[in-house]
Amino acid sequence: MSINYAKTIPAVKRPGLPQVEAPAVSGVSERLIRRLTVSTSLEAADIEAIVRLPMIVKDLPAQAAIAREGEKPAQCCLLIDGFACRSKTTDVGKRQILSIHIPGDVPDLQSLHLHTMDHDLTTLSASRVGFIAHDSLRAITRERQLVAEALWRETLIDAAVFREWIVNVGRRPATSRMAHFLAEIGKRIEAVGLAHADEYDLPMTQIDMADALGLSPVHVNRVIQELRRSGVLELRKHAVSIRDLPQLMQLADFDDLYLHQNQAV
Amino acid sequence: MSINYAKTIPAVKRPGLPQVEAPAVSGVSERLIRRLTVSTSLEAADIEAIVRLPMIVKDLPAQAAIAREGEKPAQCCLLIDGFACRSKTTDVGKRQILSIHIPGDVPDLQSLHLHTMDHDLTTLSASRVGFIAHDSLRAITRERQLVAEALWRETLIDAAVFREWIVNVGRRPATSRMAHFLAEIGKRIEAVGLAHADEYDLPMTQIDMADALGLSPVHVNRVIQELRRSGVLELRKHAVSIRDLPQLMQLADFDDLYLHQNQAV
DNA sequence: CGTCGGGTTGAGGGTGATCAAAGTTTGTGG
DNA sequence: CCACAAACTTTGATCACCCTCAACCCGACG
Repeated sequence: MSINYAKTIPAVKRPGLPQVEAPAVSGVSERLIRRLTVSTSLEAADIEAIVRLPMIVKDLPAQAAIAREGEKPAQCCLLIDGFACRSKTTDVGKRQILSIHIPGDVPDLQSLHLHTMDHDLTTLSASRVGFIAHDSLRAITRERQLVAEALWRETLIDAAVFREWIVNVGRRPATSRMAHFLAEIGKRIEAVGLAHADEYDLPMTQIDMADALGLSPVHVNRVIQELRRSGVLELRKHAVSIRDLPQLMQLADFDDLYLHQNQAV
Repeated sequence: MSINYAKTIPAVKRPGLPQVEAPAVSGVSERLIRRLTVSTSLEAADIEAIVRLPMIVKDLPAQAAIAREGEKPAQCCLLIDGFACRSKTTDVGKRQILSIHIPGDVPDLQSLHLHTMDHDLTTLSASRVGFIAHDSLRAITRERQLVAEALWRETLIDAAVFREWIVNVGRRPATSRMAHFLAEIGKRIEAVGLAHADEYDLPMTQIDMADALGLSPVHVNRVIQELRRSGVLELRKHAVSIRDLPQLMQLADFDDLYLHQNQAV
């Protein structure tokens, strides 16, 4: 598991599908700015302040712990390339994955105001991450109102995704659960311009997916086969190919409202 | 269902158990201030600003919709007395309760920056709620840094509770799930000084609990009976009495870290 | 070439769902 | 204040979805 999957995805351009227009900013902050400006219109000074944020970039292997439950981190982590996930483990050793994170996410932004980690944060693939000190972040939120609100909103979207995840795990049958999961990741990957919703790489094993969906690995395998047989999707290695997106969406009972990607007003 | 359960709970004082010291503030804002000062130390000017927040107080019956999925509310709602819950319903009509809210909560605080409701917010019991316009809230967050951070933190704790809820629904067996649910509500009720963690009123039917736990009502009933038989708790009408708190906690695999009630530093 | 992690397949079992109906409260209207 | 209706709880029976266990396969990699 030493390949950085995210890096191998080209910034595909295909006609007829939504393309995200990146602001005129380069460097590692680009992903963060692109993300924040999706929902909030920042001023030039805001963007400059973000670019000036001191950041330590590191390359991590797959399955690396970025933060562990009980720790009190002094920085947040911007996922620049690669995938990560948050998880908790019960006393009987069952793991539950809480969320999947893609480039542009700040998966531990909550640690800015919640000082003790209540879950683990781990890379799924080899990843490039940028660490930003809490002090710097707190400073920017105090000086730049719009940045503060944009970051706050990011944590709120985070929570909205958790809510839908609860519904998925609590009330949908296995096949629908898997469909919803794949639809969500696709939608989010497309929103940041990484790939298309119906064709993307997902560096997770079936065991990981089981932990994300609250299922057993064996059953995940059977669900995938069923989806393959019915022509809804391919899912080999770590490549997801949705063959029948409408049917997937219907199976999934998917409504992207909860992702709050179209923040009108 | 016209009885306001919350109102019937006296501010019990029992020796040997933690008591929350309320700040010297009265009126409907008291609950909010008490809540915010649990985790953040606010300045006098902050508290004054909160007290001065224009608020429209309303009494609602049980099962009243405060906000519905798809709506774009222009205010947030402070729960002054009574219980509420947030929920989503799948296309096949299965309801999943996402969270339970008690006096002092602002269950739709996320609407301040996420303009469209992605779920429903409903009263569980007859309740008194205070509506605060988004404009007023936005103004206070721009003028009072500490208030902004305290409110942001509240939404982060909200998310932390969602995360644990995912674990509960995704990875714990039914009995453990119920135990965890009752432990959490107890802990939170105790934290705001409403009642004790082992003796409180919970205005939910077994059907509601089933929707909260991702179980069927029939199975919820059987789980409750099992917990009764084993002497862990009583649960009659809407009164929860934990008889063996340690055993409940162990059954629940409960660790209150995720509630972030002891915000050291 | 052997090991290891992950995917696949089969068999059997259990937790919890569904269906149905009978009790029991609760609430309402006469 | 009683009577009735509605909502909730309880019980029983049956069923299915999904879990567990176990074995085997496959490709990657040392």
